[in-house]
Amino acid sequence: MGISERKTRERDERGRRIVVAARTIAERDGWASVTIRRLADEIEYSQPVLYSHFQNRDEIVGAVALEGFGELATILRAAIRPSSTPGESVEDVATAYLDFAFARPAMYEAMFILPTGLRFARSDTPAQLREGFGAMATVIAPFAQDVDTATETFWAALHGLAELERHGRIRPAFRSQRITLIMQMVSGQLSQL
Amino acid sequence: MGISERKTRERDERGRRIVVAARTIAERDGWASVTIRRLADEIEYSQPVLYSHFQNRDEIVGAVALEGFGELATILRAAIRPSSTPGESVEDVATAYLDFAFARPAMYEAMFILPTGLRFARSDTPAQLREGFGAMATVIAPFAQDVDTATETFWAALHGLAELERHGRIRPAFRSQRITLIMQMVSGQLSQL
DNA sequence: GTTGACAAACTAGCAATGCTAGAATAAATG
DNA sequence: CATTTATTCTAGCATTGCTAGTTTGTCAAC
Repeated sequence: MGISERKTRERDERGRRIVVAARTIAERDGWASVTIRRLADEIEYSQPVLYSHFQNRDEIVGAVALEGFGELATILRAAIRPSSTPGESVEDVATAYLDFAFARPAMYEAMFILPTGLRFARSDTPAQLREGFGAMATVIAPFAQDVDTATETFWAALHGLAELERHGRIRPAFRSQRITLIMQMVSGQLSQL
Repeated sequence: MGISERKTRERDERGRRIVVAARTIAERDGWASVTIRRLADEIEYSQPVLYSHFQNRDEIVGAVALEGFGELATILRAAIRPSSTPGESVEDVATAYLDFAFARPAMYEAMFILPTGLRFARSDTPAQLREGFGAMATVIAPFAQDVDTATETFWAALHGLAELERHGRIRPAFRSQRITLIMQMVSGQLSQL
């Protein structure tokens, strides 16, 4: 009987619509506007229905964030061109990372700022959460002995650049200079800026 | 007549008590527990009184954050010992910065994550907001052509390390190795880790 | 077909939040 | 003492996340 299959399919579809609505509203009006009531309105069901899909609001943010990690990983991988030198690749990945952060501030917020209930560095950690790290590790590897630690540090630098600029604490006009600095630092040359 | 002086003095004192209470509660129970009602309870006045001191809750967070910037600046300056080499100074400041972030997570959150209404890079920017940057610039200067940009990048790296570790996305056990990496990067040597 | 069990969805409401209008009180002024 | 002005409070609004309890729909057993 395909009835129960249809039902779970429809149910999954409804879950998807919740996540899509959350993302859409967040990107247009900010996460503060993503309320359970508004999401319920959007999917045309009552509020308690949302709690049969997600334990709480944070889990909805987490579902959006998970999408974001997948997309970021794809973008970072696409930024690595085989024809580039190792140094250029570092710069390209760094630029792609920051472009992502500034083009999708709400998504970046979900991924790195808001509580999401996502579990990192665990056995049940979803693949999306590891892939972005993997892409960064790929371009860092040629310059590092301890690739994991070096990638963590590279990632931290990018995250810090994104956050400080997003909060208006460093000068937007000097973004590319800062990326150059990071690239030169990673590739072990003295800053010539 | 010293009466009005006494009144403004008492009023300022009450304002101070609000900020102290906010900080105390935040450090003990987190910022979510810092509610207007709880603060009103703490200072033994009704809620509307708080709004004669601060426009809204964010401004209270901002007042605590401002204290934090002052203290961070002091700590960073104290970390610079005249007897150290330039490279050691970079490492010492980096370590002091991260120690601050992890020892006072609520304070760090107020300074860098929560909305505060604080204005950076403006003519009316309070001195506290500039001093921490100044301390970092001091130790970066020997290694940089463009000191401001290099300091921004250094700061971003530290901020990213603090945030990613605070959120459990990088391994706490490798903190000192990451600091070493940053120090070596700033001082322009190849990573030997 | 009717009935009864089960699942799905809804209505209504709780407790908490930031914030504010308007009343009450205290203090200063004539 | 009367009046105006400044303080402070009471009470309440609108919004939030979340949930208890009820209604509605579905489907199998008789």
